[in-house]
Amino acid sequence: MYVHEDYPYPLNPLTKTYGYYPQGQMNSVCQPSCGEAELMSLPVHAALQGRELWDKFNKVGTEMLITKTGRRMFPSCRVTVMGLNPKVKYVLMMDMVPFDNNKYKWNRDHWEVSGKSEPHLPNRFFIHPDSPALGERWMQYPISFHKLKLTNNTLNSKGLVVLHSMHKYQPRLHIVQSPDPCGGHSGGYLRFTFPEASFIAVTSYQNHEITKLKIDNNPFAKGFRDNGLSRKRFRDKDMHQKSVSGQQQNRTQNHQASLLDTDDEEDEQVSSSVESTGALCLPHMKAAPMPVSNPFLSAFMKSGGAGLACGQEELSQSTISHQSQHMLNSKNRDSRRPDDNLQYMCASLPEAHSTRIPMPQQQPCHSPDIQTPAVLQIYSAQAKLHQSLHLPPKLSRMQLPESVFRSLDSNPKPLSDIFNTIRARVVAKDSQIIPQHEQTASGSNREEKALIFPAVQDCGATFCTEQYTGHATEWPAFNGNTGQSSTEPRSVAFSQLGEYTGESAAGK
DNA sequence: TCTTCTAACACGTTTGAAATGG
DNA sequence: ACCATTTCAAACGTGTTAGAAG
Repeated sequence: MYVHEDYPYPLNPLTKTYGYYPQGQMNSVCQPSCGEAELMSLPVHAALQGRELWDKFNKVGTEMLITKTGRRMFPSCRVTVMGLNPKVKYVLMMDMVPFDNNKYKWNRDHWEVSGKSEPHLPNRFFIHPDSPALGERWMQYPISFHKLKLTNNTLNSKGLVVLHSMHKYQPRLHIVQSPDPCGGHSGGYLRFTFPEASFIAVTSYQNHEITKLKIDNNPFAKGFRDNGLSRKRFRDKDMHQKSVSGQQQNRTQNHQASLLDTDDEEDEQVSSSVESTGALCLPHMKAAPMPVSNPFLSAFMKSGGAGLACGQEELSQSTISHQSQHMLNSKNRDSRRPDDNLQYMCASLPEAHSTRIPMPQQQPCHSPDIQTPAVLQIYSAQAKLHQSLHLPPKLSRMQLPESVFRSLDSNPKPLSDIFNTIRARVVAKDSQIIPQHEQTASGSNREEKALIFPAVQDCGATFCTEQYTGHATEWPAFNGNTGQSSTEPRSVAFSQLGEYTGESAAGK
């Protein structure tokens, strides 16, 4: 068994978001209890950004190009996470899971099922290069996975996400809490799927409407927009081969004139798919600097603990807009497009289906006082924050700390590199923090320190455990059907193995 | 014949090193 | 000498296209 079937957590009527709520805390402020894996005790929310754009694609039927060398997604996955403990480290990953068990084909103007899906490929994760990082950092800005690449090449070793063409997938976000060697937290694992971002993987676009949407919204495809140049390029090339060199000049001029007319016609037919649906939000863009340093955290606080029914007002779109604008100005290359600003500003929190992986083995807190202040701080600050939030001034890239950019410009490094990087960080950190007696108590050998991401291991994907340190005993032992103990070291490269299939995930 | 896939292509964007100016 | 800004070329990302493969 992989894990339990994904199931949606209750819809919060206030924020209209799905999120993980600790048991019995749907209507109260979260008070993490000592001894519970902290991640499991927080009302964690994940929201997909750019919902407007996703909706546009969804209406038509989103397609994502996959190539041998890897192709980025567009729209890309940008996620905001709320409800994490600001002072605890988390690893964020994303993968693609089958949307259903069907294979599709394009039939003239619509997608139709053409049979059963092929056996699922080994699962691969795109690990956010900033991982592990503090919850504070993850909540501060939208987490961009825009450099995640999709491929159909099963032999790639560059950390690309491998998909089957003509199959439907949906993104899934994994939040893995790093074990806290001092606090005695067991870590934890949450995952969120985004059905609204589902797509069919294709090797060439089938639906022309999708192509238009991509061209209209993706800045890299500007060259193909109906400006009378790009399309003419191809036609010119074609015509050039047929034209007679002696009479070329006059004929070309006439031809270009006719082409321009043609393009004009197309312009009428294919009006830009980007609409100023967020016009109402625009006035906010001129607002004053925001008094809260962490826009998402403040949004979270204002909204009543990320959607908890605490008697707070519904998280208004304008509130989101204020926060979002900060992110817009802060960086995010996509924000150069005014269209994207609108998406951002007007984005409501989309639905995300989350799954909680229970922690069968809890450990007592060594120091409860260390565990809770950061969380309580959020809720106390929430009560104090009544004034409306203001917009920050526009910031240039140069004005912002490099750390801000890193998350948004994360490079899709090979998984081995990512793991090496994480390992280096963990090793460096552990060497400073872990008391000597704990190091020996938990086992100083690699075997016992190997499982820093057991939940993912249980997904079937295997990590190169040689590259990790951690405390195996601090991780749950909800074991998969591999028959292998979760604490048993696995020495197979992460990028090469992994038996996760949708079937196994569903327990079939 | 049809569907799916691949590689080359041109164009626009991004990036980072070098050049420039204060 | 130092720092901030500008310039520019290479790298990268994009959809299109023709043709290959099954």
